[in-house]
Amino acid sequence: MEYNFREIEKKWQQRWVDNKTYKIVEDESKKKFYVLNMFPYPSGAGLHVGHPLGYIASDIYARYKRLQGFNVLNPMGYDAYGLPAEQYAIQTGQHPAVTTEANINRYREQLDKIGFCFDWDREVRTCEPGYYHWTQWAFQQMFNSFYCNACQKAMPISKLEEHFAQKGTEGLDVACSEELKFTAEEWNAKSKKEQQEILMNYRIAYLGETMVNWCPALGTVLANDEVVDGVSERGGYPVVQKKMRQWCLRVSAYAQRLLDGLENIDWTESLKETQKNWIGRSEGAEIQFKVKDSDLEFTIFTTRADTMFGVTFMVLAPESELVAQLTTADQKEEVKAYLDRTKKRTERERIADRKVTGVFSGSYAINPFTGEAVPVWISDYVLAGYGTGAIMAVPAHDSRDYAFAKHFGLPIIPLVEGCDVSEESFDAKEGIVTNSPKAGVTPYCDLSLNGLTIKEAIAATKKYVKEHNLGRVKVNFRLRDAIFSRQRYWGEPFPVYYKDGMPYMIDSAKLPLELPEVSKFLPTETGEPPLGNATKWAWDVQKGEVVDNTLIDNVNVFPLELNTMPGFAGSSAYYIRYMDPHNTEALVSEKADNYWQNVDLYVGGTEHATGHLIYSRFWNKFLHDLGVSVKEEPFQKLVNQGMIQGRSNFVYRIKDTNTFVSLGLKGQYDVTPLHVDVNIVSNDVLDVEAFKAWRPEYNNAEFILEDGKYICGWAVEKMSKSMYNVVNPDMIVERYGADTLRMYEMFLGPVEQSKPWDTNGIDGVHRFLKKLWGLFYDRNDQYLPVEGEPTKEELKAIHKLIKKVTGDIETFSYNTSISAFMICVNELSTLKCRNKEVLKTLIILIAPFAPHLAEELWETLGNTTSVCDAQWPEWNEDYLKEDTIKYTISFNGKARFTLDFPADADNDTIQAAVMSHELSQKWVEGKTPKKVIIVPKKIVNVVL
RNA sequence: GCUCGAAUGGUGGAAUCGGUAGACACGAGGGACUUAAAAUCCCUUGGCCAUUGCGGCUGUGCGGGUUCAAGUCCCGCUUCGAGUACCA
Repeated sequence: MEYNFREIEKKWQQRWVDNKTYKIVEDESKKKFYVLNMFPYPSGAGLHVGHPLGYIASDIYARYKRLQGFNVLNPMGYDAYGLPAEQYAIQTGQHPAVTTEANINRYREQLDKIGFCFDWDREVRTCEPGYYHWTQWAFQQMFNSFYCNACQKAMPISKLEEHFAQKGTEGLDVACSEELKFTAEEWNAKSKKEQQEILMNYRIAYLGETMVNWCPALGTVLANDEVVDGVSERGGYPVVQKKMRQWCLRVSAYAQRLLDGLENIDWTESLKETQKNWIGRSEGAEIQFKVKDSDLEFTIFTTRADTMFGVTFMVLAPESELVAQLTTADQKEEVKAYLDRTKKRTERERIADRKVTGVFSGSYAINPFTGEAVPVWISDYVLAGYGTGAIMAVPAHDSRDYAFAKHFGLPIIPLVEGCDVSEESFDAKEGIVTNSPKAGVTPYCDLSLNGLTIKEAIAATKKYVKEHNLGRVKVNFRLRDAIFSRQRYWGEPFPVYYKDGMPYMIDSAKLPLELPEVSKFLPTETGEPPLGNATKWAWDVQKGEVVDNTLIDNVNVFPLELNTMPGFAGSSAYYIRYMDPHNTEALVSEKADNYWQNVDLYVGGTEHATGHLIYSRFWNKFLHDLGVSVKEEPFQKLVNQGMIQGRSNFVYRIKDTNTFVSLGLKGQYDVTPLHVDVNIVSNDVLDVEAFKAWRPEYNNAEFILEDGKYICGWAVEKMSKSMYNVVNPDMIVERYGADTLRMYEMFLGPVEQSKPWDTNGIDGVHRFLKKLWGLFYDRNDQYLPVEGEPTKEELKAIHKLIKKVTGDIETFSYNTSISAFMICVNELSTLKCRNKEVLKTLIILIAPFAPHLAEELWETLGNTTSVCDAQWPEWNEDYLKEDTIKYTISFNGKARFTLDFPADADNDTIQAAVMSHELSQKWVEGKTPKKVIIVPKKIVNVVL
């Protein structure tokens, strides 16, 4: 009987559905294991061969854990909201829900063919009301919370109101947009609306007037991680800075915890590093500078407090509020002109031409350490959003200040012994400080830093600043609050209505607030977001339901929010929802959350390092503070699967002809390389007939062959339609079967590594599965396995495999595991192994990799239950013991020959045997060995 | 610019603690079976020299070093990839 993979795979996929083999329920008697893939956005193009890579890797792990007796949760769902469906809707009028549904069905069909052990009863879709109910709910919880810095935890906003009513802002240590100061009396005297406005300054989900990344082409704002090189990540349209009132999440409040949490999770160092950089903690000092001839003073942030004596000017960000205050009448015109110019420049232009620009404000600031007055400049190299939007410039030790000083002819004072600042600044934080005034020389300051290392000087200066009340020690983070509004249709609506210009949450019992129908998906004529087109989009507070806009009276019926939530809203807590996906009372029941805890193994691409993986960690920490999630970190171990790149093939057309020349001969002609569909090329050999049929213009093409073949050139490029290098998993499944696809994708190399897709080696894997089949059926359809005692060799072969595969799966070294399978099957086949026990073990071992084939053969062995419910075998070291061990004998480190010794031979015996061996004489040549090193079971090295 | 990672045959990739490279697979070459093809099986396959023998030399991006022993550790480069980018 042939290995008929088509029939076998169809049969078992159906059985798994019929028997609900992969349905998982909480079971307190079993240990849990939670495996998760980053859920896909169902795009119109369907899955290509790169998508399943991570799914296969995690599927193998999930199946393996199940065989080890764990209760394994391995769910799948769809990140269904997103821009492409909306843009498609704008172009075609097709409702995004319709296209999304169609795409999901296509994905599902493709996924089902690969034989995953997903529990589809737990599927989630972010665009379904039953799901986004809890996205909206979480948002409301954030709105009703503030972040207490002192206790490092989110707290109900009512606590803050109590505090204000009793003590005002006194003794307050909370996260906020802006430091406010007021007394209890002042608070209590404020109107409800004024109080609400103040509370907005503290809420974790807040409406803020902030500079946002506005993308005019997309008509929406974007989060920092959605902007790459000054253009939108999707579409590549220019992005400009604009001040807008938007919903924001106070992610920055969690910066320290997001950083600390990295210590306790099992992620790769590089990913942790990326997150650390993104969070960007920097310790420094805030120092106050007085303005000369004025009562004004302002604060700067610096990490180099030691360079106070090298300050030669100050710089303000153009957007800083200080600009207006510090600009003198004389300079007004010039400053205004400068501001106008900078405003017009997009982010991209600022990055592209990094010209030094700036303007003098007219004011001078007093250095609190020296009493010296230094000019205050305005320049766009200082960012308004970081620190205080103002800096002290030390051109000798900061390259940006240096460039500015050189350009405008400002003085440069070096402060490090022996540094040369004639050509460039000395930015390194190493060396000995010099040039600071001797103690007591200036009337302002008795601090001398000379002779200290920079590190010591920083510490000394900070201490001095604190003691003399010149400022304070401060930690700044680069991590910004997340902008949470999008001017789009296809996203979660905010459960928010507006009364008197202030936002209010709709009653949480009335959630979900469903996305309304609209006549068109574009912004309205007045520039409102697409939801502005909805005619039934008002909230009746009395009835607690959505009503017609015409009923808005601002007494009982109010307008609803027109923005929707961004893509990361729905993907931030989906892993929790899988634990209890049908719960209508809560995001997750306490029972389910306690059982599943958090994700033990998360598999997905690195592209989410600074987006999803930050947001969901933040979101989970917030839910943890609420008591909803027992674990603070959502993803215990994370594995990044590499990207599968495309491998394009080329044919070479001789110029102005319809003749194509093979790769090796193309040097003799003047040729144009053309992409050719990789699906009509095999091992770089072109299927000439298929090529002729591919395009009408090639019908009568002619070929110059080498050795009777047309060899194509190749290159690694992105997998895309235009390069004809997209390989679709369905085609591979059709041709070789799902088990071959699964094993081949793993055999390609380490899971974490990016690599081009290349079908060249797939035959080898397919051949292996056929050989495995051959252990059960010979060519005459004779069934081979028989009962009996396994031989010593058989036991050794199989136990070697158990040990290797068990170790490899734990470390995701699937490629070497598969090699081990190939070796083992070859050994068993050479041994003519027919022993049922041995073959049974082999089938269990291969089950995670090739589940269909394993089930089929498992059944032939007389089993009536699924191989999924078998038990993973353990190896016995006794079977692996060797009687004799081969030692490599070296002289002065050069391997010369090998000798066999009994496994229990001691070092003295070995040494004596080596020294007296006739082959040794040639290398010893009468010398006395200085030393003999014996590495157990491996090497004897004689040092002469 | 900064941070992190990588570099091994014609190709994808092995090599756990430093232990004497190239597992496994593809491709290529040769052979068996076959009228023939497909399928299957066997042999060879890093380079150079010798192949009338045993074998010898060399070899993990480059240059140094540590060690009895280095693909692996240390120092200095080169190239490629990823992240980030005026973060004071």
